Amino acid sequence: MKLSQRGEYALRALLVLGMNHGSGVVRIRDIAQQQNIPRRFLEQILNDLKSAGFVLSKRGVAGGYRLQRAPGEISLADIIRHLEGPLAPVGCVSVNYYQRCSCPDEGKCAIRSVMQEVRDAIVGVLEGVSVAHLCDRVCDLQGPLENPLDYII
Amino acid sequence: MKLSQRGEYALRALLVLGMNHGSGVVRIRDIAQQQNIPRRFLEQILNDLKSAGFVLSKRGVAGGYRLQRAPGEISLADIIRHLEGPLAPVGCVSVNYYQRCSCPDEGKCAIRSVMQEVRDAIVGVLEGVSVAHLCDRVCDLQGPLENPLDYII
DNA sequence: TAGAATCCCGACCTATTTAGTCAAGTATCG
DNA sequence: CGATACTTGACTAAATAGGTCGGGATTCTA
Repeated sequence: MKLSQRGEYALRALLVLGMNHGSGVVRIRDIAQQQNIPRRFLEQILNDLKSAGFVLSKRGVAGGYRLQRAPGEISLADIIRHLEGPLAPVGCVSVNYYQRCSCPDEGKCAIRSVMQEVRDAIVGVLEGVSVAHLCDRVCDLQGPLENPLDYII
Repeated sequence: MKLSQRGEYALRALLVLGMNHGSGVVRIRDIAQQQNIPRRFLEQILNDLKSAGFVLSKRGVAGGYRLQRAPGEISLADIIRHLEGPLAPVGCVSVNYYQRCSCPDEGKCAIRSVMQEVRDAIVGVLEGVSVAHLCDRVCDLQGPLENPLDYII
């Protein structure tokens, strides 16, 4: 479950949108600058997140992006699954992207049984964390600041 | 931590060697046939495992491979780390392959703190399972068979 | 209603990784 | 000696990663 650069950028962007949820849209350019992400690349990523239903966009002069669903309704597992495919280390233990492997009998494959545990461990963490949780962590980690804009994501 | 084909082949090969530990060497060809792994590719992999100190080889007519250390001393974490690099989903939470990321302050990065948990979850499973454990699982999963050679790995 | 700001879309590019293949060489046993 | 195995290094095709780019479509505002 190596997270690609693309995936990390997506998480960071969604976290920015989460922190700004309720206060209108955020421009690509601002996210790119704040998070030091190549702007064109981020466009591509946000577009992808849009067609996947994670974010909404508004065009034109005062345009930008915002979360489509409430931050609490978006789990990291969902996001990463969409961007990177299976969370499981091997296809034969993936629930959402199952792919049979070449074992003669999956039910009796020792390696598979370990990978099953790995998958469960990964999913256990990522299903349990939403964008809202991420936002909470930002506040917890940085302590009480005066200005919300001071938060470093 | 997506396991590559190469990585999966390596685990399967080591499991075969684990099951045959103590009874001499096993030929590449036999492993390849039994596990349905391309023979040439497996050669490459075993060679790699050899220079990493996981296995020993014997050349010539009655040649083949065997584990270098006891099966109980080889954890899946070690194997996978050697073959695939970091177990952590991002470099900035990897203990063995740490790499700084572009966050302004890692200690206060919310995404990092989640990835830390993911890493710990993965490592927790893989450090706890050795080749010997894998062999045990093979037996557990397949029930008591008459002939050890009947075990399907 | 023009023009600036912003997102939208698809094509394109380069480097790296993945999954192998292959030929020729070296050691070992009988 | 000769058959059998491992050894070594080069090679290749396809996929993926990480971007870049040009131009089009909307929307706001003066």
